[in-house]
Amino acid sequence: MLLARFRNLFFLPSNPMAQFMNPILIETLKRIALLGGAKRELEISSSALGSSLGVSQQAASKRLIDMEKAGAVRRGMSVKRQRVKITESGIRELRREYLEYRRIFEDRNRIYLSGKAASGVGEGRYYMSQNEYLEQFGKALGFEPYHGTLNIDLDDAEASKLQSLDASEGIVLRGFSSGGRTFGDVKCFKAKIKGAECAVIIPKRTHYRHMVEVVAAKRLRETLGIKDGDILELMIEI
Amino acid sequence: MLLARFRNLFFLPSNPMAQFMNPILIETLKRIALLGGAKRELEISSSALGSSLGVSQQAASKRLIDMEKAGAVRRGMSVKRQRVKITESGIRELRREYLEYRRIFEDRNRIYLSGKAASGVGEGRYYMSQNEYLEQFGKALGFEPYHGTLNIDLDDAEASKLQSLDASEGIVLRGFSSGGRTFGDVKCFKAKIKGAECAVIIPKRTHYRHMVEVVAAKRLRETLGIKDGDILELMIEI
DNA sequence: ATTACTATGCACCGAGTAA
DNA sequence: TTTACTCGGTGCATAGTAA
Repeated sequence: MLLARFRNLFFLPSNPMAQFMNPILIETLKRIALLGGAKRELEISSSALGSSLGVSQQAASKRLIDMEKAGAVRRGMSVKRQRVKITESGIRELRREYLEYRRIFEDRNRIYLSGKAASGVGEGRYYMSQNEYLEQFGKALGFEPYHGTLNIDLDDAEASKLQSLDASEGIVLRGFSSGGRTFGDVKCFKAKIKGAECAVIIPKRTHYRHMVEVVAAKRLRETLGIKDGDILELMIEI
Repeated sequence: MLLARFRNLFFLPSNPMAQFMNPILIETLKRIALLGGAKRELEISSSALGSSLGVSQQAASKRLIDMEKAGAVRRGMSVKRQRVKITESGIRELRREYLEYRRIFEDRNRIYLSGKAASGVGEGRYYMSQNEYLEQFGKALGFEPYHGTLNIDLDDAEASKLQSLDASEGIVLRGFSSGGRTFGDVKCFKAKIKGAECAVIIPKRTHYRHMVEVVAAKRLRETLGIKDGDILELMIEI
């Protein structure tokens, strides 16, 4: 599936180097940073770098060449010595990596989702037209939601993150009966999208799907200038 | 150089899995953690994982098998579904990685060195037998140093970290003349070794070498139970 | 639909070596 | 001593396919 590769590039527009930076080069870049090459020109032989990485001098030399081609480091070569410094672009790469690890260990109550803004009427929108839900929602979340929802379409891997919502109760809007129809409990989670406060709503008895529905006080499509197909980053608090 | 590999293992005794966890598997483990597999059993198909990693279903499947062999994940296989959870050992691996990145971005005023306790009389020890240095040292560092120094032997890569000390003035002990001999300025840096306060001393006009000399209020070899050849982790504040 | 085998090809590695 | 080339081996990748 070559498409997957393209999609990944698409998801990381601020990272033009990614296509050349594989995990091996990232590891090498990290090592150089740990040796001090992030802040200043580091004088290091390829054999010293190699032994620090647990690889040969030749392999370290090759990696330095590849990283230079990828724009992650700059080198000053003198006759018998090289000085290595990580570029701005290389630092960005490392920071991106760092932030991912930080999410794992520090943002344990948050889920970060990435998906496409999509049209289509979901159940959530229907629920948010019921006054009984709306009143509970206003009390619990502190704002009255706009009557529509923003749908976000997820691929399989992103959708699997929704499993984390199982463990958390979230904010429950109690079900009720009205006009002979029964409405079940609905789960809400506080969320943010491009910094804007919003909430994710999910029928409590449901299996996970590829769509999340987001509500906010104002019409997000307008306030944030969202068009169908835009890639959105959503942060959910669990 | 196969030796390099062994040395690395030696430097990381708390990481018995490292020999099987290459950068590719670490990357995969990180992705699984980001999808939620660190906290709970994650239900994810190998093709979804693959597309999230930008590799094929087959490659993702292989990586899962390899990680399971390495003890980094545990899997529950049902007929058409697998559930993946990162083991304690896998979490440790990720945390080790995380801490390295944190050092890069958060500990910008610290250097972490790893080396071997060594015998031998260095210049530092000689300097620390001069009262003029000792008095200045006591005022600046807040403790009177024990009359000996602990030497730490560094390999090439670790020694290159000492270049960071160039940029920083450190704590300068002024030179003087005594008995017809001239003593130059000496640089000190606050440091810690196994939690104990100490200091690194370096002649100001010197090129970097493979040895650092550490002084402390008490004899570190005794208080910390250090023998020649022990691997020591030293943290220097710059 | 899954997972994961086999076969084949590419990329990375280390040894040897040139400059 | 350095860096970095070529070359041959190996390990990881994907395609095809079985179960």
